[in-house]
Amino acid sequence: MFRTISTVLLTMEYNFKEIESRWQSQWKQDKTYKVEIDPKKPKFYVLDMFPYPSGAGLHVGHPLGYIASDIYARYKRQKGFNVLHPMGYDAYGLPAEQYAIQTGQHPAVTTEQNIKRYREQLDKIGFSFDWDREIRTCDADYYRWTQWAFVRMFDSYYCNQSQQARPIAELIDCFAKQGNEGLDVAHSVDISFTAQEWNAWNERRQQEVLMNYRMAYLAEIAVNWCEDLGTVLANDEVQDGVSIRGGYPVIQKKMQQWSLRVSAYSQRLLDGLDTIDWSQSIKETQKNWIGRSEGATVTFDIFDPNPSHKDSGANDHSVTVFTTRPDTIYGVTFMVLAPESEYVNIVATSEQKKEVDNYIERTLKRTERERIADKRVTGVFSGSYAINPISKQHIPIYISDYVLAGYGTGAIMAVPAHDSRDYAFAKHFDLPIIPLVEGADVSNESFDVKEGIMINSPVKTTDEGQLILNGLSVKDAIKRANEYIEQTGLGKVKVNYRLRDAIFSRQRYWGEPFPIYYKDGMPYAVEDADLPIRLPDVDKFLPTDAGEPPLGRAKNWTYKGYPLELSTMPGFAGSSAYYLRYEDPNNKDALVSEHANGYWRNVDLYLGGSEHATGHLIYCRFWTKFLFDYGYIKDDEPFAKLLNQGMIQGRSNFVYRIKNTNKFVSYNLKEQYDITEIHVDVNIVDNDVLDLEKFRNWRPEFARAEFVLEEDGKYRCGWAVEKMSKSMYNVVNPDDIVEQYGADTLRLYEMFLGPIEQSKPWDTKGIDGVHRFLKKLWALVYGNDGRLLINDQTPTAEELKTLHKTIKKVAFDIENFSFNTSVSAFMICVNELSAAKCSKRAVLEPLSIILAPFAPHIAEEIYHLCGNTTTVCQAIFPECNEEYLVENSVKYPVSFNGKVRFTIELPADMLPKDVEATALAHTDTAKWLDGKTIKKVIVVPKKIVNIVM
RNA sequence: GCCCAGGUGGUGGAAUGGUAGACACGAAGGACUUAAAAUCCUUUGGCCUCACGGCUGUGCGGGUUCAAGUCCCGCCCCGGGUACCA
Repeated sequence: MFRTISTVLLTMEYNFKEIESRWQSQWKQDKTYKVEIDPKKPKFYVLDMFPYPSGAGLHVGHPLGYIASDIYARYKRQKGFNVLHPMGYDAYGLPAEQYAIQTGQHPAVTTEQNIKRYREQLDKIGFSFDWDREIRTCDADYYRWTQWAFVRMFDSYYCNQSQQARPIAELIDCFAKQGNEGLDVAHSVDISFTAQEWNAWNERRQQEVLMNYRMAYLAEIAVNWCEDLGTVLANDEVQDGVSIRGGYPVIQKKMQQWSLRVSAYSQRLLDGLDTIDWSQSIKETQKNWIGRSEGATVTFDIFDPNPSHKDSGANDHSVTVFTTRPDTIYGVTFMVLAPESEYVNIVATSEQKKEVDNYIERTLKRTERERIADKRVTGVFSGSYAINPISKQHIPIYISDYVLAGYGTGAIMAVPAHDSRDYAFAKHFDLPIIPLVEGADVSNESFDVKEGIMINSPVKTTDEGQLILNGLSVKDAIKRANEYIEQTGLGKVKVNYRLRDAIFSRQRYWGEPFPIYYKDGMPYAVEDADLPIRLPDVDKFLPTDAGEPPLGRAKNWTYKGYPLELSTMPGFAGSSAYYLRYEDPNNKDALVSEHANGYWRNVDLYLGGSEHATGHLIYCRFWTKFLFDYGYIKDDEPFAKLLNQGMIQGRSNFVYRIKNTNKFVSYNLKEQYDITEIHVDVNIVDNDVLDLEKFRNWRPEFARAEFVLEEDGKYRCGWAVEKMSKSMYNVVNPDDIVEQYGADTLRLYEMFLGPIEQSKPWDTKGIDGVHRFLKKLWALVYGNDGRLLINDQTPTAEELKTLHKTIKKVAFDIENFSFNTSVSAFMICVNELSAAKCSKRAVLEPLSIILAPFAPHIAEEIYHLCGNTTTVCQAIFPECNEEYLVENSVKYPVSFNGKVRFTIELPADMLPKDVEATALAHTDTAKWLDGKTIKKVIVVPKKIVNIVM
């Protein structure tokens, strides 16, 4: 038996502490939440974004999503599903390392401590995680598979033809046979070579060329360098020119870095969005991040003023641009190159060289933030002219930082009339502006909209096949121009993506080491059999004196006598495929076995914050598609449904100190004084009333504080909704709530706060409502005298109706993730049962089952008090019996011109015409008609009567 | 600037186009108690009225409809994402 007679007799009041600790240890002992593959049952995979175990521990905002997913997981179990619901830790990360640098404590030690603390906090809330499947990204048994996946990427290229990753060996074969002629594969830079050339190259040269194609590649690229963190960052880790973590300035710097060719998957990442059930806003964000745009490349020859050997006037060089508006080719009045563009060296003339160099030096010195903040137009003339390939006009080539090196070709054809950035530049440098759309007034601003009728292209056909656009709509003109460009070989129709490859190196210690060693200066992958490459010990977590990353300090950091890579992997490495490892956490031979993945497949429901839209949620999708291409897993999307829980904000309290005194004035009197607003710890404020004694003890400087109180003798605090943070003194710890009210109350209250996807402030004062609800429920189980009230009487029709409408509502709400309204439904149910003094087993037992997902401890207790000896977690969720819900009569609101005036109660099955007759015959009807004639009477059966006059 | 969500009492929020404000919190009053806690009862959008009752009301202005918080158009405000992406 799970309970003893003595506890039952002693339990009169709702003793949540005793109930919760008893069931938590019972569940642990019984391994109630352990899950194994069971082919007889349908599977369901519910996953939370695993936490980074920070030193601050959890606050009440963190468990919000965990509670919601736990409710869903428990519900699905009761509905007969075999539910995988695991938890683990994203244990690598910068804060632990920063802390290590300051204190000398090894990040592994602090991380372990933090995990222990997280676990204690999580355990108190009663989650149904299968902890036997726990993973930590910093465990060698785990990151072995992160390294393994990296090696697979290193050994792969992306075939654009078949749209999938393939083994690099295939590409090598191909190079040996036919060179790279006509190959459509993802690559970094355009090169071309024959089989002969390939075969003649030495190994080093061949390896260099292969780097151009690998899915995981090493390249000299402009990266986001953060000096203060001493590392590079990925695009999603930088915002407004500063690092998201810490807010340190980030500059562009050319460095040799590992990157993942995420961009190869752009189109599939875009298309996949249509197959998954994610919120519209996240899909939209990803769409924008991927940034597909259709256009064309156009090649402009460079004008040679001294054509010694050619007639065309062109020298040997040309510049290729990407444009989405090829229709505006006749409005191109200049060309602009990014300062980092390789074309710069070609076009800068000797006369302009000094000025160009000055400009480039100036721009590169500025951080991205400065460049963004400064809206002034800057740029420099290169000295060269390009030849418009269609109009044959000569146009000046400028260099300006408003053109980005990383997008398109790093060069643009400028059409000031129809692009606001080009317009600003043209105005500044006094360049011509030629409108190309009928009626476009470009005297003050450009006309950027892609609509209208084209003008200003040559009217007469001078050459065969001359491009004439006049009279066409913009849309048709784009089409025509594209055709023309393709036919004449001036360029190619091309789709461009904004999505960039992910920079994968970090010059830090606390991350996964790369399974890469260097031979003859070229990187090679470690053999699978030698994985994992374990993170070595170092004497300090700082760069070496030579400026190498911390791993440069490690002793014997070699593989087969060759030096190992010194960078480590970024935070997103370990979190990109972790959901797969939960399916088979102890597998020594594979990331996940075919058997396990064949059963568990991808995640059915994923919960987490929407702030990961452009980072984690893209990388996971990329990583999954890669593994899918090789057949390691069966789904090419990781998360079938995604639910973004809103943030829980803090509700701060303020006191008002009268300036230059130690006197504090209450909120409603503060207008009479010159005051300073000061944050006060919300934990010493109850319902906005300050506990004066606790305030005096809070901080030494307030020990002798004096107060100006309100008439009722209370000190009222002001309040505001802010981010929950230590500095605002508004952090609420779930441990304190559990201590005071119990886990079931915390769970219910977090759900009761509002819709799960919405951000809302935490205000502890409302928690009494849900706690009272549990006490009321408990009062149905035990009387004041401690007598067990549960009995075997037959429920009344009303009681059954109460029960079944609650079953229906709760099931519907859970399936629609409307957890706040199901808590209301429970309250209504218990209010009705209390009014009826119903303690009947036939009602309380099913009620305990449907309540179990929300408040598992009290539900388990009641379920057992009803005589059950197995766990409520495995009980079958009851079906709603519609028969009990049938209403005999309906209250019809009777409205006149839409305004409800009175109600009449009528039999539910009364025919509409009879309802109408009854309403018209009602004594009050004449009064409201007020002599007017009836035009129409609307009767909506079981809803409403509307009399139109 | 662009994209996406949202705007309902003192507060959190509820409402398949069909009685707006469910369910809670808070507040006010009352019962029980020596007292407090706990519990229970009543009232609680605003305005008018002793009351019966009426008027009004879901950011603002229009529209569709027998009927609009809900659908459509325009605007305002708040939150989030993104930004020289050619």
